[in-house]
Amino acid sequence: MLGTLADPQAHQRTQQHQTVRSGELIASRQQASENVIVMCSGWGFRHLQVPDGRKQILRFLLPGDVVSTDLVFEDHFSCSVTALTDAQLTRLPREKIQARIAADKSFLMTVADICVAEHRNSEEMLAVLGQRSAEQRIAYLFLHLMKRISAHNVIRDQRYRFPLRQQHIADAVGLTAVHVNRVLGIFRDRGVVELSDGVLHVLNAVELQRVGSLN
Amino acid sequence: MLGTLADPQAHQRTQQHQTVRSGELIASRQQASENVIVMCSGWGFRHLQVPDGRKQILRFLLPGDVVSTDLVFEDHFSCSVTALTDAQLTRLPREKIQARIAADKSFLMTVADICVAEHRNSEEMLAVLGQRSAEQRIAYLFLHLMKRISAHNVIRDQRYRFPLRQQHIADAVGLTAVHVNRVLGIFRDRGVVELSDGVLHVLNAVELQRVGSLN
DNA sequence: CGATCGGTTGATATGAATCAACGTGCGTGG
DNA sequence: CCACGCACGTTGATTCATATCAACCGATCG
Repeated sequence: MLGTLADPQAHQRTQQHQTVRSGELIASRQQASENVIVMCSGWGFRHLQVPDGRKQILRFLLPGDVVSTDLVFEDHFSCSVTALTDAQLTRLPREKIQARIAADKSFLMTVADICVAEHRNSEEMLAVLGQRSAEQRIAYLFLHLMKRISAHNVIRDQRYRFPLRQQHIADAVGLTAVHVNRVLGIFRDRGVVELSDGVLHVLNAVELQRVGSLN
Repeated sequence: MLGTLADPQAHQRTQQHQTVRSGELIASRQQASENVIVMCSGWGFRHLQVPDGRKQILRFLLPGDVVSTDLVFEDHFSCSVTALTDAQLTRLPREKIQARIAADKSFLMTVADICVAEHRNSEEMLAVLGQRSAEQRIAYLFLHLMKRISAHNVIRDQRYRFPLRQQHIADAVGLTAVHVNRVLGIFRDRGVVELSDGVLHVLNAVELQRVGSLN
């Protein structure tokens, strides 16, 4: 559904591709751009730097995701974006997107749905960061990403491709990497989930849901 | 700028007003509505309930603010809304707003700007909740609201009308009311800000900025 | 082969939560 | 008019969750 923004045929037509390596900065806050960028392959994340060198990861980006939805309406990035794995990007001129929005009401609704969904995700995450414990935060993040991964990939054997390092989890849920490590240890001991080697293996989905769900 | 969504003349034309009392629930999550609601007077807040009875305040609503921007594009509330003070609301049929969006490109941009600004606020708040200490969180909230209040009102003498209870601050920044109380005491002792009687009195704006700013 | 990165573990420190008690002002009902 | 309850703020004592500091390990890579 997110991928609808990108016209797949554009790949062949105009070679608007760009490759970035794992860890590379894709865009930085305040940077201007007249293109909307879409993740073609690989993962990335949006983040905000805070003064003391720490950072908050705002959203992980999966293949098909719009790197910065703000850029549909604004001409500069509101946050920085970094590649989590090696990745490929496509650029779509904002002008063309705006023209299509003006021409096609249903396309406007597609864009609006993406923005609304992202905003809702952010607001749920606010509740998670503001009100929930370390275990609950991490479980929530897992469930959230599992849902998004499942939308693209068939999941076999309760194993999810999951390229995050413990430090990324820490930066996303507002904990230290050391504490994330301990919580992952607890999950492993309790037989809830195991994360290793870039694979998230869900052993007890019910329990994970119980801990991490907001409902 | 936010008020532009509401046509001021609509007040006289059709009596679409509604009055709510302080503490009253304006809307609850999942509730359907074919109207977009705007705060005419008084304050409110959007919030998400979490299972254990706690809640996360997502955004305070000032006069002129759209109660739920989602409702421009969707037909149900994504969060609950409660009146913080006595307040008056106006309802605008979503159909009319959508029609005006379709007809008037600049109006679409106005709506988009509101949504983008709110999303950016949420993302900044994520960084605040994830990465910053109690003092920093509260200072950030004060600065954020001071900016929004200043957009509507002339501020004299560094005093801001500020109808929040300590519990509201706690629910917004993810702390307990007791701890908020202690931090406010520290701010008072240090001569940074004083909050009492519904008035926020800024004694040392520079220091407040230093503590609360994300930059 | 050494250096670096990611993960793991232990000891200790600290910020915020929790529990509890108390004061004060206010509205309401007797 | 008084008495009571209630909401809100305040303060102290204690506990608890998470951070911090530090050391170490194994794998990978140049």
